[in-house]
Amino acid sequence: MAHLKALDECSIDAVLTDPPYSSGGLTIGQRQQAPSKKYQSSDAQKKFADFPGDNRDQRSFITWATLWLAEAYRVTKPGGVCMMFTDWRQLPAMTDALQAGGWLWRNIVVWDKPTARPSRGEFKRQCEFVLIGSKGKLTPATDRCLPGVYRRSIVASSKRLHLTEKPVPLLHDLLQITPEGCTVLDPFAGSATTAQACLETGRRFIGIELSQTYFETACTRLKTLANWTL
Amino acid sequence: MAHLKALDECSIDAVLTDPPYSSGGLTIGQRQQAPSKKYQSSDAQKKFADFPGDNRDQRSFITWATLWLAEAYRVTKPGGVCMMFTDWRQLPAMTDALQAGGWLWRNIVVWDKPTARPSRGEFKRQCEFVLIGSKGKLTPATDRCLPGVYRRSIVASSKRLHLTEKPVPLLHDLLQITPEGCTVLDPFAGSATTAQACLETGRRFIGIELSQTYFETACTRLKTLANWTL
DNA sequence: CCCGGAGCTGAATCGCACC
DNA sequence: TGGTGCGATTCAGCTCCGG
Repeated sequence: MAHLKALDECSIDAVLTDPPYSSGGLTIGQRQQAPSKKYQSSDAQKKFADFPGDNRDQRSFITWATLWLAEAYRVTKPGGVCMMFTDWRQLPAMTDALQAGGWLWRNIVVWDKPTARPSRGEFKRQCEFVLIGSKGKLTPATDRCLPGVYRRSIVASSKRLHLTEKPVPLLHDLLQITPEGCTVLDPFAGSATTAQACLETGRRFIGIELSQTYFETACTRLKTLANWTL
Repeated sequence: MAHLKALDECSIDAVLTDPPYSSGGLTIGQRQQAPSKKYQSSDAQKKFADFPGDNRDQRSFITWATLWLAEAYRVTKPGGVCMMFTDWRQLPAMTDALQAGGWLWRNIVVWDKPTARPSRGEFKRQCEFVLIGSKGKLTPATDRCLPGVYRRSIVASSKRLHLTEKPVPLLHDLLQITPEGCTVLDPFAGSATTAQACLETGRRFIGIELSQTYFETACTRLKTLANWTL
């Protein structure tokens, strides 16, 4: 949050981020577990480092989300866009936080994960959602009409650097709504997937990550990409 | 609502309905327009009769939805399921109403409409959503795992009996979560699309419709289906 | 019967003119 | 000034018709 406050007003064209969902488990006890236990089957545990900000109850979660969304709003140029991942359970809370942070809520984009885990006798929970907001009237960056549903496979567990890593092609898709050469902010940079997608599509990137472990992972990853300097 | 109150407690296995969305327009005036104006391009107007319950503001809309959802909950058997259509704009309000009505919110199923209207420089608003709730722990009706996304074309305007008619194949898909031979309630029966899907898949159907015009349309439609008596 | 191209529509949205 | 109403606009996919 301190890093976010340090950024200049209206210095960013777009926000694209995947905040902690804080949504695993119906009971307080389950939510208070560390993410690496909550989101993984038991045999896969301890593969990923824990990440901060994922054990709030829903009330303080909304307040906290509103705070960083308002800061992100402040640093974004008028007409800029905000894209934020959420799962089905937190979606209503996140639309509240998005709008409370000042953003104009415009849309829900669907990420269809074909390899989601099935559950017997129920509809699969196979989607995550991307909430779209804008700072006032959206400044169109392209003449194209973009799809509202993206079918992209999740990153294979063996290739993942972060527990909830999003596929790079999906981020490419989402960046289509931003102008080329623009500056993109990710306040929850994680293992820098958004950063990679920005660099690959000719966008500038500003990232913030609280976890020292993931910050170092991100630096390592970005150093392996060719045309990039710290 | 009176018809709903007249039904016996725990007499229904599932609720499947498409209530008025009350979501067109940002201003009071636009919301007060009749649905046939609000949701149709100007040249196509006056083809469909208007339907009631689509001009509440969001606060009274949630209250009203909670009332009928609570009644629907009352008449549903424990372990029964509720499936309710909504659009992106009303989704958070409807999850509140669903849960306030007593239901356990379980999922968001996505209806992907391939022919949604595009808009330049933006993501298409190409989905509607089906909120899934259960009365307590869900009683599984099948061993199969059902998809979480359904790509189904909208009903062609020339073949539609109702402005917001849902495709019958989509309702077939959704009914897969209910046991064969069960009784399904639709408190907003419209032109009886849900009824048709129930009869075609061997479910019993109870429908309620406020609009006399649509009630008569529904009766006509159902009479043309073979194995059915009033 | 299959194929290809023309035509049309959409649970809208935007912006401007007008009270 | 602010709220309201009307008309122009968008293109992928579906329908339909003719070859």
